[in-house]
Formats: sequence, structure tokens, C-alpha cells
Amino acid sequence: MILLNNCLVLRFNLKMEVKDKKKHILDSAEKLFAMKGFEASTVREIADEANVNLAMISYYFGSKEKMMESLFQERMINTKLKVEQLLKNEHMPPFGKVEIMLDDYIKKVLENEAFYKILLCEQVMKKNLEIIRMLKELKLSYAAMFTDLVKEGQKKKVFKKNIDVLLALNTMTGTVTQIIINKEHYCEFNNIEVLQEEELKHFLHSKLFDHLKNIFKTILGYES
Amino acid sequence: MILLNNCLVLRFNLKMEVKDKKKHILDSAEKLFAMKGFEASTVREIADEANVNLAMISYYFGSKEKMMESLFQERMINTKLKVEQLLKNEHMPPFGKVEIMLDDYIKKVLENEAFYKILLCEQVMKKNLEIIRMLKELKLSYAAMFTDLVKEGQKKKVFKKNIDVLLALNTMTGTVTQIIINKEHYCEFNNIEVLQEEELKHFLHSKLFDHLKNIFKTILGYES
Amino acid sequence: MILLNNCLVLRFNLKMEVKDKKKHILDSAEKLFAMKGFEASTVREIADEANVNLAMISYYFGSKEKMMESLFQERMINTKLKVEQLLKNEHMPPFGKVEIMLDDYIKKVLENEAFYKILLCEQVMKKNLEIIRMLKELKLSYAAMFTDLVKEGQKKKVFKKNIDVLLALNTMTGTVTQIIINKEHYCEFNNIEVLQEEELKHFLHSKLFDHLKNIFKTILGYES
Amino acid sequence: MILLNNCLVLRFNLKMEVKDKKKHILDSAEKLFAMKGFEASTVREIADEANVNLAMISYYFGSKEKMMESLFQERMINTKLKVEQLLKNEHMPPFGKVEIMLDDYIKKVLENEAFYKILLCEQVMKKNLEIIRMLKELKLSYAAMFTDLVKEGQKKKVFKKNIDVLLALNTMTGTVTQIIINKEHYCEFNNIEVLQEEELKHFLHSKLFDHLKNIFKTILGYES
DNA sequence: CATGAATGAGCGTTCATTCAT
DNA sequence: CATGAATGAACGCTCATTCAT
Repeated sequence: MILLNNCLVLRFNLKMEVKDKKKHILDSAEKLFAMKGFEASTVREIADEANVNLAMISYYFGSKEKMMESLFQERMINTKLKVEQLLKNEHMPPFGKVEIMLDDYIKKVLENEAFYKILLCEQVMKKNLEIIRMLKELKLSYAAMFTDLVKEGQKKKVFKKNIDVLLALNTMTGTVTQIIINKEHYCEFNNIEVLQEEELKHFLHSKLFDHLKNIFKTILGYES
Repeated sequence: MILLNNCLVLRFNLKMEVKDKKKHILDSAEKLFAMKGFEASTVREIADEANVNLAMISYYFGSKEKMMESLFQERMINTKLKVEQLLKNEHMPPFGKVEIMLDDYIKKVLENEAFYKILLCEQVMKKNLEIIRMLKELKLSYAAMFTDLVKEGQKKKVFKKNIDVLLALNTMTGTVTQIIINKEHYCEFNNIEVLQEEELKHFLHSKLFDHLKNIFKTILGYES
Repeated sequence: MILLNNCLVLRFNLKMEVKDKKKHILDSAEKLFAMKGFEASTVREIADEANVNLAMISYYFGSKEKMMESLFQERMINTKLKVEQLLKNEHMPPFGKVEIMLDDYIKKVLENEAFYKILLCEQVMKKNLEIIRMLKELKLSYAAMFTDLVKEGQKKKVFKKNIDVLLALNTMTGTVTQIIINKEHYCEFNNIEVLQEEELKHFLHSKLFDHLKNIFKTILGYES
Repeated sequence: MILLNNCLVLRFNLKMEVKDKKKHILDSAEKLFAMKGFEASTVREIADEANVNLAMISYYFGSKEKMMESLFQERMINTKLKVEQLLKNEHMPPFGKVEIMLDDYIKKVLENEAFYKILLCEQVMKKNLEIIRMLKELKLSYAAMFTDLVKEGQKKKVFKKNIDVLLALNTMTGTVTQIIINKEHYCEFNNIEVLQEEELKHFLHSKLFDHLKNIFKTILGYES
């Protein structure tokens, strides 16, 4: 049973924990929301995709909107934990921390493309206030962390003064986001043959990491 | 009649060119699409917003989807024209052209926030194939132009070799997009009092221009 | 076309005024609400009964609840007008007016059985506040009118003192209502053969009128 | 355990006789049916109100409809028993029996407002045939009893001839029912301050009893 | 090229009921 | 006789679109 994936478990009606079932539905929802948007995805499609009964979605999450909120809550837990741990290492030099931040963010987005697409659209629409609230909180904690990091570097005289931390972060998020959106176009333009999913991620990570590291050196006035 | 705005013209049922009426509807549609997304905006709302009969929209544009396509066609004409003219000036130094490109892009997005929000979501969903086609064409022409520009700079030995033009462009579009999305958050974080709309645009333009110019210098290996 | 009834008009798609169509839908709704209750009647059934498209009901009335309110408004207009005109005749003796009131009320209920059944249930549930408001208004005007009538009779020394006008009215409405509800039972118990609808109404009216006239004489202390 | 009320017993999961549990559920159902009607009350609400598991209701009663039937059966047992005992007292004068009947009926309705509201609606809808059957049986036995009573009075020359027993009974049930429905309105109109529940019942009983006694004297041609 | 009226399809949700334990 | 989980059916309603004029 360890080898069976969720779908098979469902198909054969083997017992499944409610928590896992919820997660399974959220995965399906995430996929569809990323592909077609929240409004264009119907609960019927999500139910079909997840191989569960239509009524389950209201039963588990209360409503379509609350399912979206659950999805955000789920996906954001990991994000927050990692961010908070970053600054604690006292021995790491400031730009090392920046590199870790960049590496971490790029990896997270590449691993959760679908979610970050949804997140992007939600930020544009600003319809679900609960989600906007969660996002704002996350952004603030991110900005606060990076501000601390920048101050540390400035105190150690390795970063220049007058750094616009938010512009810097927006360049990071914006660049990664755009590459996600334009993935196919980027590959095509660079004459890259169709790679395996994992190889492609690795390739994009490498490209983005070097690119952003270079940019952040300039922004922070850091010289290696 | 010159002094009457569109609403008054409609209100008094004065004759109005069909072309203007279409434009007027597209303006309303753009506003709503940017606020709530394509799917969540109903043709009824658009008709109400534009003060026209509900059935007109199907008659003018064929369908809701085709109206969106019309909107894209409308808004992209200007984009294309300016882009193509940029390279013709033989006397301008390469980085001067880069500065113009940055300035032009930032201005265009700040002037058409609503449209660029819609564009962003459409790129994520990739639902309307005609729009995807138009967008791809635009991106390619943009990339081709910037590639030429880079080559010119490299020939003149003012830009370094091995420049990833698409990554550079994605940093430009990504950064500007993120600032648009996070406008309120950016102002709040920087303790900027609520400015007039125009003042805010000017402020953001200045910040973004300096930031991106700096980044592009690094990317292109250009030293002033 | 004069001879065609609504159904035929609808069936043959002949033109029909919107107002008539609304009325036609309300008739169908009234019938079903009286038979099965508001909650148990679905808009689909009502649409089928009225031979109109399901969506029309929301289109015309906004919602199922508002259709009910429209029904009440429609049916109550006549009621109010007649009630207010009753007292104006100066020459009629007080008990003559009482007789007219009784006659009028009995006739109205017998002519609109379905509606008065709905009304009865709505008074029990008290769910739709707008309807409760309308009903209260009607009851108050009825009570005020009868109070005036009683006072006039008392001034003319033909009615006794200390009359509970509301108890009296409740006996009137209650008795008629019960007979409507127990119509079949009443006929069966009295060994009355199945009469034509009109004959039955006439029979019940006669019985109720004599019965209530007799009761009201006692209540009012009136001697002929 | 004698001191614990039903809720506490349920809360502490103490053992409880099935019969009592059923009764407890029926009480909750009665309350909700009277407030919102049968259709509008959901089994979930009833289960919540009764603090029992949702699935229990189907297991105990079979279905929502059968629960309603159980409710009627429960509440009607008492009704029948009392009615049948009334005629047996040989020494009581006929109008004394009428007074007892009136007193008994008024008391019963005032004590079981909720149930009599449900009963009223069920008589209008005539949906549940089993309930209609039970009701018809009850009405017949009531009518038969009152017919006997009237005959007895006529034989003893204290009641007049040609009495419409059903009209008389309908006036009784109708008047009481209307007062139940219009309770608030009646108090308001008569400027009665908000009384305690018990005081109000006593007041209404007194008013109704005198009113109906007076009416029945007229109907029966009885002179004290 | 205009419009009020109309419509089929499909939406998110809720329902009473049943199942596996 | 108990229960949390699950479900098919149906609910009221809204949608983009089309029709008759």
C-alpha cells in the first residue's frame, strides 16, 4: 500500500484518512485553479479531478471560497517556517544569507508553480479578503526579515547604504514569477530541447539563481 | 459636444460613432476585468458600467471572449508601434536606447495598470488561444528588438558578452508588474503619505527607472 | 384571440403582455403554494405549471421569495380598496354594514381559497418579514374599520358596550378558514352530494353567512 | 437522575431510555416544525436542537416524514383519551359538558401551541396521507361526540333544533387557532403589557372561554 | 446596428438518506 | 441501536447568448 498513490487508493476504496483526502482535494483544486483560474474552475471539475463526490467539497471545506482559503493556509505554513529560521545562523555572512534566501525562494516557486500562479492572480483580483490578509502578513514578515538582513550587512560594512528592500524583493519575486509564466517561451527562445520536468527545474533554478545573485550584488553594493 | 464626456453623450442619446462606442465599452470592460477578473465580470456589469444595452455587447463583439480579444488588439497597437520605432535612431548610444526602453515600458504599464493586470492573469490561465498568440508575437518582437540592441552594444564593445536577453526582459517586466500589484503595500512600507494619483505614478516611475537602470547596467556589463 | 385562454396563448407563442405573463405565473405559483406550501413548491414546478422558462421567474420577480411578495401585493390590493369604501355609506344602519362585511369577507375567501390557504401558513411561519408587515397593516386597517363600525352602533344604542372587536373578527376569519380547510369533510358529514364548484361555493356562503350573522348578533348585542 | 433535565442527561451521556430519547427528538422537531414549517426544517437542525447524532433520526423514525407521523401519533393519543371520557358522566347537564369541551379544547391548544400550528399547516397542504387519515379520524370522533351531546341537549329540550354541529365546531377551532396565530397582535391591540407566558395563557383562556361560551349559547339556543 | 424579453446550460450549495464500522 | 463520513438528487439562481421586433 505504500507504493499506491492517492488515486489508486481512492479507486479501490481503500481506507483513507480524512486529512489525506482533504489534501488530495486541495491538490486537485490547486491544479485547476492554476490552469483556469478560481472562477473558471467549477467544483464539479475539482470533484471529478479528485475522484470524490461533488458534495464532499462543501462538506469538507464549507464552500468553494473557503476551500481556496484552506489551500492558502496549507501552502503557506511551510513558507513561513523556513523564512523565520533563516536569520538565526550567526556565523553565516550576510550575502550568504541572501544567497540562501534566493535559492530558497526560487526552489519553492519552481516546486509549487501551480500555487504561485494562483497566488499571482489572487493578488491582482484582491477579491477574497481572508487571502489578502494572509498574503499581506506573509509579505510583511518577508520584508522585515530582509530588512534585518540588510541592516546586518550594512553594520558589517559589506552592503551599501540606502537600499530599497521592497524594490529588491519585488525584483526577486517578479523575475521568478515571469520565468514561471514564460517557461515555454524561455525554452523555445533559447533553443532548449524539451527536457524532463526535473531537468528543466534544475536548469531554470541555475539560470535564475546566477541572474538574481548578480542583480542583488549590485543592489546591495556587495563585492565578493 | 467637445466638452461632453462619454457618459453625457450616452445619457442624452446623441449620435455617437460606433467606433467610439466600442472603445467606451472596452474601457468599462477593462476596468472590470482588472478588478474582478474575466470570468467574474459579467456582461451585464460591463453593459451597466458602459451605460449601454446588454445585447449590444454580443452584437458589437460577437461574444464576451471576442470582446476580450478586441480589448487586447486595441491596447497592443500602441505598444507595437512605439517598440518598432525605437531602434531606428542611429545616433543614439546603445544604453541610451535601453534607458528609453525602460522608461517607455514603465510609463506604459503605469498608464495602463488595469490592462497589464488583465494581461498578467491571461498569461497565467492561457485560456484564450487568440490572446496567447498575440502575446507571443509581441513578446517575440520585443525579444528580437532587445537582442538587436544588445548585439549592437556588444559590437560597439560597451556591453559584455553572453547576455541572457530574456532573463533581463523578465526582470524588467516582473519588477514593474510586482510594483503595480503591491502598490499600496510599497507605499505603506515606505511610509509614503497618500499621494495624488499622478504624483504617485511619477514617484513610482522614478524609483523603478533608477532601480532597473542600475540592474541593467550590471546585466549588460555597461559602465557609464 | 379573445376566446383563447392564457395557456393557449403561451402554447402558440402569440404575443402576450409582460404584465399578463407575470399574472399568469403568479396564478400558477398561488396554486402550487396552496397545494404544497411555499418551501415544497420548486421554481421548476411553478415554471412548468405556468408553461414558462425556469429562468423567467428570477428574471421577472428577482427570486422565489420576492415572487411570493408580489403575489401578496397583487391579491391584497383589491382587499384594501373594498374595505375602505365600506364605511362611507352614511345611510346604512350599523348591522347592515356588519352584514356587508361578513358577506364580503366570506365571498372573498371562497373566491380565493388558494390564496387564503397560503396566507394562513405564512401567518404561522412568520418567515418572510415583508409579508408579515403587509399582513399586519391589513389586519390593523380591518380592526380599525370594524372598531369604528362598532362605535357607531354603540352611539346609536343598537350595539352593546364592551365588545372585543378582535375576538369577533378572529371568529369570523377563523370560522371561514376552518370551513375552507375542512370543505370536503363538511360536505361528507352533511351527506351533501358532490356539487358543482359554483353551487358548492353558494351553499357554503349561505351557511357561513347565516351562522356568522347569528354569532355577530350575539357578540354585538344586536336585536333585529 | 430525577432532577436532571433531558439536556443534561444527553450532555453527560448517561443512559437514557430509547423511548425518552425519541420523545426528546420529537419535542425538538415539534418546535422547529411550528417555527419554520416541515419542509423548511432540516433534519440537521432537529438533530442539533435535540443534541443527538444526525443519523439517529433516520434510524429511530425511518424518515423525516415518518418522524412527523410519530409526532402526530404521540400528540393525538392524549387528545383522543380525554374526548372519549367526556360523555360518560351521566349527571352533568348538557351545557356543562359543552363548557368542559370548550375549556378542554382551549387549554389543550394553549398548552400545545406549536403542535396546533403544525396541525393547521398539515391540514392545508394535505401532503402526508397518513396524517390526513389520523386527522380525519379525530375530527369524526370529535364530531360524533358533539353530535351525541347536542342530541342529548335537544332531547332534554335545553338546546334548539337544527343545529349545524360542524359549523359550531369550526367556529370553536377557528377562533382559538386565529388567536394563537395573532397572539402578539391581539395583545398589542388591547394594550396589554408583556405578560409572563403563564399569565398570558390564563388571560387568553379566560377571554376565549367567555367568548365561545357566549357564542355556543346562541348556536345551541341555550338559555341559562 | 438596437433593444426588451427570453432561454438552455450550468453554477455553488443543501438536502434527506445511507454506508462502513 | 450509534456514528462520522459520504452521496445522489435536487435546489434556487445566474450566466452569456439569442430572438422578435
